[in-house]
Amino acid sequence: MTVEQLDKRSAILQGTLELIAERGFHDTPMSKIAKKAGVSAGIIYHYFENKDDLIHALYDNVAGRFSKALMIGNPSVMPYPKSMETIWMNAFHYYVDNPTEALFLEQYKSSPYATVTHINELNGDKNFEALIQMLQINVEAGQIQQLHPMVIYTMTLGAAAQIAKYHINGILNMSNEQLQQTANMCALSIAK
Amino acid sequence: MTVEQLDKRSAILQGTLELIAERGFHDTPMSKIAKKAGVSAGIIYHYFENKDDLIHALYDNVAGRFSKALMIGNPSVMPYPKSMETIWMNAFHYYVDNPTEALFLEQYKSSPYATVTHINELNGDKNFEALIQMLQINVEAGQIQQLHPMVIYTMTLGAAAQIAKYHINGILNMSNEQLQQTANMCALSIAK
DNA sequence: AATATTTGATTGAACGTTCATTCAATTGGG
DNA sequence: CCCAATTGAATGAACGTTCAATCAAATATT
Repeated sequence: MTVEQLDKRSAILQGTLELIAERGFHDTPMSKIAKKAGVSAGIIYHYFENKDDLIHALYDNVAGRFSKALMIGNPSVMPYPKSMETIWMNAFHYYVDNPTEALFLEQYKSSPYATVTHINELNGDKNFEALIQMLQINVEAGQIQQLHPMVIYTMTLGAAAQIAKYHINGILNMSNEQLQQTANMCALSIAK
Repeated sequence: MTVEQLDKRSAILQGTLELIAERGFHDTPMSKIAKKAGVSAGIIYHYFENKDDLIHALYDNVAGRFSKALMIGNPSVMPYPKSMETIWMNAFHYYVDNPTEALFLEQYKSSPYATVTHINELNGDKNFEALIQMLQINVEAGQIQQLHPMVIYTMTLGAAAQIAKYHINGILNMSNEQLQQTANMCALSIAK
């Protein structure tokens, strides 16, 4: 694939992302995607099988960038709870710094697009796997309670994502200190 | 409004609820709503101004039932953390026992339908107000940390909702004991 | 009591528009 | 000159909404 092709494909993904974040799944037609991306309507079907395929590809794309952002600063080597606080902050900042991605991810995950099988494909994501592995090591080392990874995820990064969304919407405006305190609370809430 | 009318209005709301839970906002046309509800297409516009009005009315309806369910067992009079554990369990069970409502609420809240102004209208809900008031009293009594109500909500009931969704999808299957433990963890995570 | 009138609920066909998708025609780099 | 990339008009289905016509029940008139 040439650079121009990647650019065009990316432009389509980006246009879809922005429209869904702004208007939702129910109001994001292919015609508007084409206009937003600055391409013709037909070319979308050169890069994607159909609309569903495009949306699933967009999710994989954004979720990959998010999981990569989680591991910034190499939290794997930090002691607990510093490791979790770092990941918590990474999640929060990714959402606040990328509100379009944040709104899309949340909509996707709570919609019927996110079938159980498709979500589980993320288990192939290497950054997500690194996170799960880190949690498992902390559980075995007795620093985290024996809990299902999804419960751990919910009580920590799920909360970070939700609070970030309130920030984006202007409902909440926490200082750095308050954020650090909340990250610490979430990290400690699952500690032994 | 006669009983038959209320029945018809309710049937429309129920049909919309089920379709959105099953197929999402992007795949819930008025024609299918009418078929599901067993009414003609035209009559929907007798009870609701348009599709958006119908969806907002549905949210108010379901959110009202959810907030009512939260206060089952009169947790307001319980000592902390028992009160929060009770509300946590109420939230969890409402979602698990009403998966259709759960899927709809989550989709709505992360979609552009949920404008900040419309969500805030829930502050008129008397059960939701009772919950906020209870939290405030606990904060003033020094049992809960000084946190924004939305942060408290996220770390407790937000987690309950998310974990319930994993249950509905079969990703998670926690015992009653594990649930009680998790409810306790959430309640203590915001305690002083 | 019988009949006429009014009312509002309800229907479903019809409207104009927009949708996702296709494809014949065009373009431009190798 | 070729072939893949790209265009945008065309397609038929589906969309949200409207509305003239029907219906049943309540109310008024005789």
